[in-house]
Amino acid sequence: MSLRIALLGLLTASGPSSGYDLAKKFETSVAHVWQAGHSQIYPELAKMSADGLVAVEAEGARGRKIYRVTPDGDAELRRWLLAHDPSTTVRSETALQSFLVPLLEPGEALTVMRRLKDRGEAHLSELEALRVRKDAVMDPAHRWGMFGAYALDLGLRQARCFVEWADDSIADIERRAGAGQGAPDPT
Amino acid sequence: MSLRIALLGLLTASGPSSGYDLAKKFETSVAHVWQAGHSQIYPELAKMSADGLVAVEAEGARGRKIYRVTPDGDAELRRWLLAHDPSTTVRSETALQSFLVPLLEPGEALTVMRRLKDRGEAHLSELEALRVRKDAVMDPAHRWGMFGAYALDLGLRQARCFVEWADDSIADIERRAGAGQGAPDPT
DNA sequence: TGTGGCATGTAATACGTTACATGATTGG
DNA sequence: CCAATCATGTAACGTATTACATGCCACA
Repeated sequence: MSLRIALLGLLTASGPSSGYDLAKKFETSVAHVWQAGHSQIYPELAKMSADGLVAVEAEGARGRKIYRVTPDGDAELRRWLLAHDPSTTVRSETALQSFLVPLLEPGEALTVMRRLKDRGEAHLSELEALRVRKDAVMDPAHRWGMFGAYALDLGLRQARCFVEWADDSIADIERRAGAGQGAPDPT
Repeated sequence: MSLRIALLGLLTASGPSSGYDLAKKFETSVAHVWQAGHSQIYPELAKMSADGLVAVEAEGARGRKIYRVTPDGDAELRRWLLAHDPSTTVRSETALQSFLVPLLEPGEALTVMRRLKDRGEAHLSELEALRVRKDAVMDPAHRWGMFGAYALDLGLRQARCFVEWADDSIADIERRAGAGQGAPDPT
């Protein structure tokens, strides 16, 4: 379901596009929110076309098909945004590692936590680069100037907050390890 | 893969348990990090047993099977924690809604954002309740006293940060809507 | 003319969700 | 003895990942 919605959203914001274009936009804009590769996108567009949510507007060179959103598609998108209660299921390998890290010895735990912090910092830089690019490209005259902007802001805040957490956790593990070595269990 | 790891982690921390026990623990402890129902857990335990990562220690009343982690399982868990670079794929309906929300009229956008904020606050309360319960139960004498604690801390921070973001975004949408009405497009 | 990037798709496999199905045991 | 909950599983379906496969077109 959500893949459809993401595609309808991109098509609405960018105007008529081919599957290839949409796959690109997935990589460069929605990626921090939802992921999908071309092998998922092409069949989904075909199904959406069968369901009347999108339509082939034109067929360009090398079999390129240009899709546009139909009124039904627009209604579906709005309905989902307004009425669908987003599922709360989370599945994050990063969070799972952080969950399990106390099973390791302090030294090993530090290795893992530092790697998590590095990944977090890398992720933060990516989002910051994205923001800069977006600021440069963003057209306030365009009807959907804020498209993706709130989500990007959320991503940036969470990424900063992740790095802070990693720092504090590393400090905590170091403190406990030090206490454990210096004075054995001062309970 | 990650499901195996989560199961190995829970088995390590809680000692020998049945599939049923593990399913419960999934709900009450790992849930904010990884989700799985019993229909996924039972077959996975069977496969893990075939692969030698866990072993049936005893068979109790009503066909209850008690699994424990084997040395191979322990090695697998450690290897994953130390060497596996966590995948960065995200798939969050909440974030997708926040991404697409600028496609709506300001009024509709506010409805959606306020719902997102409500969900965020609810999630925050759940995690806070979990922390209280955990603080009450946590046994510092136990070998893995911090099991799950770093992840919970991360969850709490991100949840707070989410609510802040929702507040700021709501304010931003209100501001833009007000500006749009009061003085039509002051560019 | 051939290499690289554009552009589209399918197939096999893995992972997840929902629904179905069954039987044992405990407590009222 | 009946209901609730313990406890285990399977089947059908939907979604996601990886790999395979093909052809067009521009440019060197």
